This record gives sequence, structure tokens and C-alpha cells, in this order.
Amino acid sequence: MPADRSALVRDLRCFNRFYTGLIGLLDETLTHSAFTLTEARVLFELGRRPGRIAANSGGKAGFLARVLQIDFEPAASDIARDLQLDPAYVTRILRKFSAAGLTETRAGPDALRRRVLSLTMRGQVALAALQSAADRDLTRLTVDLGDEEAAELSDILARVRHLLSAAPASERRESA
Amino acid sequence: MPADRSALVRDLRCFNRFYTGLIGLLDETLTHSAFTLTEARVLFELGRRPGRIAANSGGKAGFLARVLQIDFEPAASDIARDLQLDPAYVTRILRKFSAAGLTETRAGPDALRRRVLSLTMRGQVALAALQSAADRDLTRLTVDLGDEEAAELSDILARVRHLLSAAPASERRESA
DNA sequence: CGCAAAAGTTGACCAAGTCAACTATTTATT
DNA sequence: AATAAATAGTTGACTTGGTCAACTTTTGCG
Repeated sequence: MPADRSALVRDLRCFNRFYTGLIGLLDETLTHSAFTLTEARVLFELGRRPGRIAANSGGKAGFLARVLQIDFEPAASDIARDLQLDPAYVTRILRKFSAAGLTETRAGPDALRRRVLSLTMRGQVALAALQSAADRDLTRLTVDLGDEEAAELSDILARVRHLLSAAPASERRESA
Repeated sequence: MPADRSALVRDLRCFNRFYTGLIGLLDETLTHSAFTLTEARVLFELGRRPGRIAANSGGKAGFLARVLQIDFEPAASDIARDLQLDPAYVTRILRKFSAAGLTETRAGPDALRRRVLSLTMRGQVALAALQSAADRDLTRLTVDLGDEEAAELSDILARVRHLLSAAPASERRESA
């Protein structure tokens, strides 16, 4: 049986406090942009998806996607699920994006009701601006680190992620 | 000059995404309590302060606090500053706590306007309940870890904290 | 077909958080 | 001592980010 975990729990709580503050700090930059934090997250998520190859687009890639029944581009429901957002809210955000000319929606390849999203040029530009702002913050945060320290940080961040990614999804199963 | 930091930045961004999701997960428990996330944070902050020894309380401890001009207990402004909250908002939260009998406020030892906060018994009970819920989540999150892994995690969390705590405060100085 | 589930949308609603103005207390200036 | 300026706190009005419930349309399935 595992030994006493109270020390680890305490350390995690401490780290949580620390990192919450840090995130708050980093979020400030995003908050001062034209976007809400959540909007920014949605934009990031849209950019993070491959999304370039649409199954209903022409060319070999589109053909491949059609044949393999793979849909590379996310629908609103995907965003809502991954980011744990209310579908209604996602709809509104997406409408705002669309009105600003940042995104395009078109019917998915295999289903009409599944409307597939992609960033327009403007959307990609907006995202790039946001990303570079975020990158600047992160860079500034780590500017004092030596090269070895930087490498070490990369390593242990991955390690933390690995150690903590055991159970994260298995916690909200309660529907009979 | 420091080498290219883009790899580290990428890893940090990745970790951020991961940890944001994790925090969201953990926050759920707190959200389902009688408190708002922010209220919970305030409650935690109140509990985290020494706060037991009031400078205007009787006994040797109170006397000591008076003599040393030390105020162990936090005022609303301290909470607002540390948690980066709007003073108005803090006032309301504190009023709610007070109405629920969780906190007491009395004039500070060295200044009337500085009203000093402390948890009542009920407040400490409420906090304890909240903490045990949070602890349960954290324990569950790490239950699959072996003893060495647990120790390792503690270590590298502290290390991350240390590596990242270089600049955090020096970023918001812009008032001439 | 006919029913159930999924994707998305709409409108009504709420509560968390913000802003600006104000009082009261304290400190600094001359 | 008088006055100005800063600090702590409070109040009311307001904004808005986010939620809820109901509904439409599309798709899957027996």
C-alpha cells in the first residue's frame, strides 16, 4: 500500500497557489487584447487543430480525407467538449469570430448538421498576434535562466505532466 | 547571450494548457461547494495567515504583538492585494462571510480604519471542509504514483516553482 | 416510417466582477 | 495647527461573461 501522501498533497497545493498566480499574470496580456480569455482559448484551439486539410476540399488531401473518413477540422461541438464550454456560449463566440471575419464555417463532409470550422487569413493573423504576445510573456518569464536551467525546466515540465496525467479523465463518470 | 528559447516556450505553453485543464478539474469540486472559486480563495487565504494571535487580544501573545507593532492578522486590503481582487468585491465577500458567521472583523491594533480579519470557529470548520475536499481530489490525482514517483514529484514541483519565480512581480510597474 | 440522439441556435436570465463616487481615518507638509 | 494627500473601506449602478431551458434541424437506427 502507498505510504502517506500528505506531504505531496501539501506540495501540490502550494504549487497550485503559485501557478494560479502565474497564470493570472500571463492571462493579463490576453485579457487586454480584443478577446476574452475564453475567446482566446477558442482561437488557440482552432489554430492548434490541423484544420488545413478539409475532407471536402479538392486535391489529393481532400480525397484522402474523404476516403479515410477522417475529418481533420473541428466542429463547434469539438471545441465545446475539449474546452469544457457551454455549446450556447461557443455558438456566440463563433458568431462573433465569424462577424469579425476570423473564421469560416461550412457543412462537414459527412454530415450537414456538423458544421466545420476553419480560420480565415485574418483569423490566422489574429491568432499569430495573440501567440506572439503570449510568447513574449513566457520568454520574459524565463529570460534569466541559464541554458542548462532552461533545458532542465523543459524536462521536468514534461515529467510533471506525465506524472499527473494518470487519472485526469476518469473523474467525471457518474451517469448511470 | 542565452540561446534560443523557443523550445522552452513551446513546452511552457503546452504545460500551461495541461495545467489549466487540471485546475479546471480540481476547481469543480470547489465550485460545487457553497462558495465561489474566488470566495474559496479568500477563505483559504484567511486560513493561511497566522491570524491566531491578535495584537489587540489579551494575554501574552497579544501583548507581544502590541509591543512589537506587529499585526499578524490580515486586513481586507491585504487579501485584495495578494489575490489581485477588487476591494469592492472583497468587501462584499467579507460581508457574506460575516453574515454567515465565518469571519470576524475588528479594528486593527494600530489603526482604526484598518479592520483586521479572523476566522471564527465556524469559519475554520468551513475551511477545513473545503480543504479536505481539495485534498481528496489531489490525493486521488496522485494515488497511482509509487512512493519514489511521489517524492520525485514533490521535488520537481519545488524546482519548477524555483525556476519560474524569478521575475513574477517585476512585470507590472508602469506608473511613473 | 418513426423515434431517439446529436449539433446547433435562440432568448431569457444570473451572478461574478468592475467602476466611480464617497466617507472616514491616517500621514505628510508647511 | 491647518490643510493636503494618501489609505482603508463601503455603496450603488452597471457590464458582461457565462448558464439554462426550450426549440429546430439533421442524422442514425430498429
